[in-house]
Amino acid sequence: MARSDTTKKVTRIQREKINVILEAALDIFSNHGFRGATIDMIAKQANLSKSNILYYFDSKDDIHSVLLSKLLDKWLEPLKVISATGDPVDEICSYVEHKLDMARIYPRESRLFANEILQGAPRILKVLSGPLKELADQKAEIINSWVNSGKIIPINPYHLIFSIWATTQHYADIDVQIQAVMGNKNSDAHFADAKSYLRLLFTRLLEPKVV
Amino acid sequence: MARSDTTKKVTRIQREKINVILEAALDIFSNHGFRGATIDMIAKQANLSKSNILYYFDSKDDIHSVLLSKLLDKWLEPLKVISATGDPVDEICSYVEHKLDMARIYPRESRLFANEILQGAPRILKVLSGPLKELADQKAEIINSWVNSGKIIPINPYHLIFSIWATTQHYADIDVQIQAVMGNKNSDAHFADAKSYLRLLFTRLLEPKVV
DNA sequence: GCATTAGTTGACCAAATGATCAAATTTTGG
DNA sequence: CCAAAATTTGATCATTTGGTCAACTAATGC
Repeated sequence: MARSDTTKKVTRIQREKINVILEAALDIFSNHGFRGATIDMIAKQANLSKSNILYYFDSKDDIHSVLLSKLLDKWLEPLKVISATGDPVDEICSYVEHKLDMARIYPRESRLFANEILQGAPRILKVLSGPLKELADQKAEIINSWVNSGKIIPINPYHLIFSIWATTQHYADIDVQIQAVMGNKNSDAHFADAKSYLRLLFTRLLEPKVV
Repeated sequence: MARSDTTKKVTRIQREKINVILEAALDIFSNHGFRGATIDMIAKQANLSKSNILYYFDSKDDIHSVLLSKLLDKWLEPLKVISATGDPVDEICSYVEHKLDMARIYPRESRLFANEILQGAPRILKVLSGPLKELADQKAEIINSWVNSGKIIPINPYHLIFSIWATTQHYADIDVQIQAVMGNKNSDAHFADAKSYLRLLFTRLLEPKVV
């Protein structure tokens, strides 16, 4: 970032404008992808001049990087919450619910993430194979311990995690597809339906006994 | 398309070059998205000059459109196969398997589709809300009839279809993420694991009795 | 109130990119 | 073999776009 990168103090205007720019950029990047977005589009969305944008950020890449790094923390958080001491099915289901909520509340972040992944994750590969992998490994171990104690059926924990990511992100990423196929029912209703569907899906998958 | 659009006969060279171009374009578009792809990149991949590409196609848009329309037929096909007369769980599971195979065999097409959907499906919205919706409605009716006759548990058929799309496409779209988290196990092995995991997932979901 | 710092802007630049075109070359059919 | 048709290409163009810069304005702190 151009301003506020070192130890210099951040003014009120800097704080405000940077937020406005990031907000606008999130709109644009999430809807058009990195290459499809232009600084002019972001400027228009933010009601600022292009030059002004480039006063606060060094480059288009810079804006995108800041958005991604802010996103990653938020994105990894729900997985962290899974605890070995809780009831397995409850833990998984509340993770699913948490993830689905994020898709509903943060669709732009979700699409930003999906776009990045689709392009081969050039900018966040390190995080994926570093912190995310560690976290996934750690949670996989917990899931395995549940399997071993017979609390849930035998299952590949990584594929379980993948299927949770896939199903929950789906609702944010491809809203168009859902609207096209299911009609223009209000979006919240879709999410409510999705929530109960997914709870059923993962409960029936995991429960050792009939549900 | 520039050539071969009306009733004029298609020469051997046209047939060959058009194929070469489409093949190269699929590589480029699927990896970079529409905006991220350039005609020069396609030309280089195809070992042709940019001008030559534009001799066979009117524009970059033109190439993309042709790819998308070729893709859509292929993409809708597996869903068509679901038959009301078969065993419900078998029918669904073989649909899942078919879809997963497509993600494995046609990852480029899969990413092309995902990219288009992520951008809001500007070029294929008509197909989504037309033929795809009709097909989905038709299959939803079959699933509902299975529910009503007690052959599978009560379930929202659209969400079932979505979760199949989501889980199977996942493996093609975000190969990077999977490689990052699961390590560099050979890709076919991942797909084999995925296949048995998904069969378990949807069997346990649907079966009225314990599995 | 005034000097210094921060913020804003429009003009401008260079590179990338989609597309055109006329000239040159190759292929085809008789 | 040759004329017509098809193909190929390099030069060129207009537009878009990321980014710079110097001039100008507004805010801040003493």
